[in-house]
Amino acid sequence: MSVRVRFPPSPTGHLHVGTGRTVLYNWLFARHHGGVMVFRVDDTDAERSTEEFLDDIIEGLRWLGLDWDEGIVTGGPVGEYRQSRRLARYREVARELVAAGRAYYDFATPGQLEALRAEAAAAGRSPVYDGRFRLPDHEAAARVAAGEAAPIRFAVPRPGETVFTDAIRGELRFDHANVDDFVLLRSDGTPTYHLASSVDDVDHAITHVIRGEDLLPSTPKHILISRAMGAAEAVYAHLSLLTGPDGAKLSKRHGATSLRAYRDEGILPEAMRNYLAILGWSPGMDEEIVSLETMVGRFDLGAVSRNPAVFDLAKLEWMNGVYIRALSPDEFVARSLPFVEAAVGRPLQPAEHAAFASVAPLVQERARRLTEVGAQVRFLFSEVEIDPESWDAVMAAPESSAVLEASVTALASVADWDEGSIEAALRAALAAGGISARKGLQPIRVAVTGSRVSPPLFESLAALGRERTLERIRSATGRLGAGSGLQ
RNA sequence: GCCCCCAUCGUCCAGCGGUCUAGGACGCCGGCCUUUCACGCCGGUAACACGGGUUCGAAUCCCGUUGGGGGUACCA
Repeated sequence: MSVRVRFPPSPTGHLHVGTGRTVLYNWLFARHHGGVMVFRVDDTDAERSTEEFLDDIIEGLRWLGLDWDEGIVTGGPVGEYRQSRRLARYREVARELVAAGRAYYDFATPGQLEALRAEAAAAGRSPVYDGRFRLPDHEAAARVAAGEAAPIRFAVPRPGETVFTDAIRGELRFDHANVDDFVLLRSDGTPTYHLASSVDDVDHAITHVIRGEDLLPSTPKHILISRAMGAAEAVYAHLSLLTGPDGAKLSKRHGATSLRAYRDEGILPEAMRNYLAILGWSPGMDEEIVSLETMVGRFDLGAVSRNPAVFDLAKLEWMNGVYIRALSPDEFVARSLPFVEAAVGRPLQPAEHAAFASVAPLVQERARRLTEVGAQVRFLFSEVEIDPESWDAVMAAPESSAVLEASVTALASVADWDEGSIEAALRAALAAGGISARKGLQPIRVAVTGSRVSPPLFESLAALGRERTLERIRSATGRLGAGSGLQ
């Protein structure tokens, strides 16, 4: 039987990086085995589910370069892949289970259940509802017939236990003494997550359920439902959770958690994908920069780590830098342009585009995020904004003033305004003044780019143009001469 | 409280009874390169949580302790 996996997000928020990793693993598993990936939506929570979030999730998947074979947008044999449109089917299954004696209408009151939990807690036992208030079938049927609303609960066999082999963790066993008669269908007729999810997995003939470890304790319930439906149960694989530096489940308080945020902050999708793949799975080689093809070829659930993994931003950024440098010059320009325009605050003119392209390779070499590109080349397209710290650190040197004046003279007489000529002129001027390039070029850099950190100077001046270069140096000289430093 | 999962450098991963004086990557530290910052290159720092077993032999197997995490709803 061919492999069928699923990705069932709940559209109640932006696509989370942890969820992104889970889809990735499902996708890699499916592709590795030539299987099918099903994309369904768990939107039974009508209160919190929105179309906007669904769109964000779809966009996120596409951004990561992950596709699917059946489901949302794509369609498929099931017809409907949104749980909110399959309500009738869940009710049908719940009723069938009642008819088969595997589930029952429960008339226990909230107060009774509450008391039960309190009692169990006090006695140090598991706070599980064991169905002790279950009514004889004919009595329950009579009350339902009379129009009384009641939830349908699964009748967990007791004593008993559910044993299964997790593809990542090995054999796991759960004593039913710790599994309660959970609700399948609420008294208002809506299905719980356990019911809807399990029915979908059965109806979609899912063979492998690869999901987060947070669902591990619910697995016995899902297996119980599948078996009661007479279906061959899927293989379960529980991925450890992604955590923040403090070891707790990754959440907003650790910083950005949505994939969208990383995209907006200049992370390349291929870098994110690679990082996520390596975070908790080892392709079994020293090299960690791995192509998608290699990942698909080597992916194996048995090689997935059981340990929780700390989401390490520093490593992601390093990897992003590696991917940025691997881009062709043209690609780099195309992909960083939006970030440059965002930094400049307007679209670039055709002529400016050329200027950017000329310095782009220099920036590509040193950027770890696309957002840095904008900051680095902004001086070419906007008025200089002198960074106070840079100014104070560099302009305080006694030779600054002389260097600036000499450079104006030297640059003014450069015949051809190109990198080579500019470098020759500037070096000659500095040599005449007995000043090293190391010290002498800094004042010029600050005057022209506004910061002591910038792309290589000569190329930058060439791209800026003679007029603006001289203008900026003169302006800095004036400011220095006024003795007041920065305003 | 109860149930479950996990436990190798700061972080991620390798190790699946002997070849481990424990390997790789990120980070960090130092050096080289150098017009700044980066990149690149070279070198260094740093771990088998603890206690019992099993075994000729344990990072590797078992048990316990401790620690961390997750789950405990008519949420998903």
